[in-house]
Amino acid sequence: MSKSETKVLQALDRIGGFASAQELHFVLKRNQESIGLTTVYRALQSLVSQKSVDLLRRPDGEAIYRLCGETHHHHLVCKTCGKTVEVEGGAIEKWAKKSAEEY
Amino acid sequence: MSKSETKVLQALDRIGGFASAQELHFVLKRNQESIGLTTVYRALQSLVSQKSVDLLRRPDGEAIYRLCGETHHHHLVCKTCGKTVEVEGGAIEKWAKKSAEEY
DNA sequence: ATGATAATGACAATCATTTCCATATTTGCT
DNA sequence: AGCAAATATGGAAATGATTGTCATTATCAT
Repeated sequence: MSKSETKVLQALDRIGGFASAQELHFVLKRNQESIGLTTVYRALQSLVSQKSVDLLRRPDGEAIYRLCGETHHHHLVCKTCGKTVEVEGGAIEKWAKKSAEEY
Repeated sequence: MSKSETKVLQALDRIGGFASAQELHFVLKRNQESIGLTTVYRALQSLVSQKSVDLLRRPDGEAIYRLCGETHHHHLVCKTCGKTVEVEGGAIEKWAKKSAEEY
């Protein structure tokens, strides 16, 4: 775990939700952390491949990141109409797992 | 419905699946259709806002498009682990609708 | 045919992300 | 500690998709 990866993780933790690479870079700079944008991108790549961070996309295609693990839950998304439902509850979890196995 | 929108729709129909704007432009050019890349982008924007075409994203963030309507169905996507299940069957449709109303 | 309006397309601009490369830092070994 | 190899860093330039600009062109009602 490189120094920059640690900084990026801390920043993501402080933010608590999603953030783009550019936003993370801005936040880190503001907090006296000296870090280059290139390094932020590299750290994020690494963290994503280690599964410490999730990579999603904003509607405009920009990559956004968040810590993963604790807030793991499922969504029901219609890719055509865009409607999204956040799913909670053990019943659904089980059903999702069963479906995932089937398909 | 402009001439270019028609061409783009036909190209999407011929392709049958997903295609990026650049791919559509390439295909149209190859089929003697004279059309500019800018126009392809504009036609796609318009078609998406008319709900004639879906906009999704490749893993790398590139926008991809497909005809919508007939193949309308739902997916169960875990935004954390990325696992996706294509959902079919009336029971799920009803459940999704009910859930969508609740949340 | 004429003028208003929308459509088109070449080109430039934008913006996130990646590549390059030179420098700095860490690591492993003696 | 001290040195060399390996790795990490970051600024600048490159890349690539997408959007803005603007002059030209097609459309269409009068």
